[in-house]
Amino acid sequence: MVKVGGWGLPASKRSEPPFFTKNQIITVFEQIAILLELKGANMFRVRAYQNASRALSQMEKGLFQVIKSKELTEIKGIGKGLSSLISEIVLNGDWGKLGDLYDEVPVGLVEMVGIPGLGPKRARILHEKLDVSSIDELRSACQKGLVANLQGFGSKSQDKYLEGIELYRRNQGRSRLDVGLRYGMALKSRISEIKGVEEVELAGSARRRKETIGDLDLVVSALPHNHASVIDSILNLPGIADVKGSGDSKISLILEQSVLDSDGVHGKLDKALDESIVNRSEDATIDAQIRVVPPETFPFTLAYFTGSKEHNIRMRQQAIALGLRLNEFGLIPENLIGESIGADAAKYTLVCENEAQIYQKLGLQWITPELREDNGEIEAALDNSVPNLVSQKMIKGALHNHTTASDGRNSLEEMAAEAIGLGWEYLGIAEHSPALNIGGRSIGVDPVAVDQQANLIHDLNQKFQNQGNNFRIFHGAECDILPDGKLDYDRETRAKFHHVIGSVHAINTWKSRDEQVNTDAVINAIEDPSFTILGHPTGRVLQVREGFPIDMTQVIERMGEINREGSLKAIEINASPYRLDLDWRLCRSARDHGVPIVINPDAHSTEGLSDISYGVDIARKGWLRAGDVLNTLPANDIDRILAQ
DNA sequence: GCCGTTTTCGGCCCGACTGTTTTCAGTCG
Repeated sequence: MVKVGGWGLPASKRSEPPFFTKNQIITVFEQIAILLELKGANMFRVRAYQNASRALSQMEKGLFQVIKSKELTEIKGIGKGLSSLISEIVLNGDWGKLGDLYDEVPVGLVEMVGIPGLGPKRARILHEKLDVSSIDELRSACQKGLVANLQGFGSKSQDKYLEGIELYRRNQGRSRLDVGLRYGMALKSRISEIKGVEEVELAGSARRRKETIGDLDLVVSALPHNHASVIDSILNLPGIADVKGSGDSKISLILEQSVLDSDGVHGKLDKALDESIVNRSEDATIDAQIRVVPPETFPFTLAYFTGSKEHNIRMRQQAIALGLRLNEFGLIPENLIGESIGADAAKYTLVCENEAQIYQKLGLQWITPELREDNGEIEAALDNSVPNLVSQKMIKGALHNHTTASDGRNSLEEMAAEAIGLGWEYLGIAEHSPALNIGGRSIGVDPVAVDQQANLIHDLNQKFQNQGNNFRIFHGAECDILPDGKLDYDRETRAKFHHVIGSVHAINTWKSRDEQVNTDAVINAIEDPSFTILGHPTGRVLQVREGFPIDMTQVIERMGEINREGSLKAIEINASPYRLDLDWRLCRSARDHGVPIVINPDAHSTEGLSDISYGVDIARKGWLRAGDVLNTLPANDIDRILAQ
């Protein structure tokens, strides 16, 4: 779904190049593609803007630098035309004719294509024939029966649009990974109990563990003579708000919250997650696509609907190069396929019992779903160099967690017990520092309470040792990086901690400032000898706010420099599912610059410790191996490193 | 609009489902 907030060309805040950033151009190109579609432009031209936008977002180098060194056209997807346009935008602040497009297409049309079943072509016809330019006007036209009378439309279309407008209101767009997974696992569990179902797997962006999930994809394996009854059973599951479509092999559903109402399926409830689901409006929905296929087709369909789209395109191109055709039904030699298409052609497919065999037959190493974004994984798989990625069982502890001493909900003892239960060797406590105010009240720990907590931790560690338990607690602080780049607490207090996690919290101050001012302030904080880990580095909160302006490249480069001089400056993947920063690109950048990464749950409760799994998923998306992640090290090593 | 190259222009991933029309275009993923 398209968000129309922030629609339009941005204005530059700068008086010299670069006038616009890579991200601004990425956003505008996505919007241009939509506008061109609504204008009825050539679809391949539309795709060119989409491709260019994606190419820019996958580019690791700085855009300004690439333009200056005239390397722009070397990027696949950016040719002569778009490269000169991009240069003009960045160097002269001139968007060329793109502004006209925004003027020509009413923004209401952009919203209209968010209605299920209504795309750009028909939105355009409605605009031209009925002068409909917004969702409200469309509703009114439908209610008057005007739409049904149009050539090519009918009463079913009209009814579908009215229903779609209501569903559009209920659809809250993308869901956070944790929320989406919860719906997905609930649906998977219900489907797995249906008689005749051999196997069911979550696919799509949930399986790829994207930070947010648009809709759910599930693939179901059943013997052909059971398909009809399985589909019928799925359609009759509780928790379905609407059936958007259903055929012999494919069902499109809209799920409502009540799909989660089942007993004991999901194990222990995470309180924070429950609250975030409650925060969705009561009639919020999430879409689900389900495919039912015979067992021999299952691996192909699973791979196909796990995507991503970009990964699939590369896979099919790889198949074509080998004289094969890859689709959701099989991997079929071009010379056997003849006139047959789709499911019919599947009888000629090479047999693959699982996804790995599909990749193998394409001359590729198996690629774990988290990497399937066409970010270089195909090249690595061809080369047999897909790395052995970090996994949750490699994690031996975490360093950023809170207790009731600041704003956590559980005591130190309870948090430690939970960590031991997870099989960890250590738990790092890092309470807030006094500068952090929420609602006018400091929730940080004053220096006296720091000493008290130190004593408590010392006693607990002594107790673990006496019990012959190697588990230990590290006493750290989540110390505010103040707007001037100094760290909260005085030097003497900071010296008492095993580790100091520096975090930016006064977000409004930082958001309104210049990028370089923020960057310099964070670098200044990092250079303090007591500083060990940069906490939630980008400051973003998923679906709530973007991070503050900062050039993380400079920050990471500086951290790498300091590390080469023998210090430890690490950077955190904040695993809390409402943050999940760094993204994969920053993970790679940190790794490449010799900056260790710590996956921290930032737990505020015992349940929150399990959030580390989301951080591990992000680390995997960033191609991190065990050696890149600090908290895969055993407790003794962490102790030694922090003591340096 | 990009790409590749047979360097001047054709092809650009592919299939299910729906509704309207009666053979196909639009939408979606």
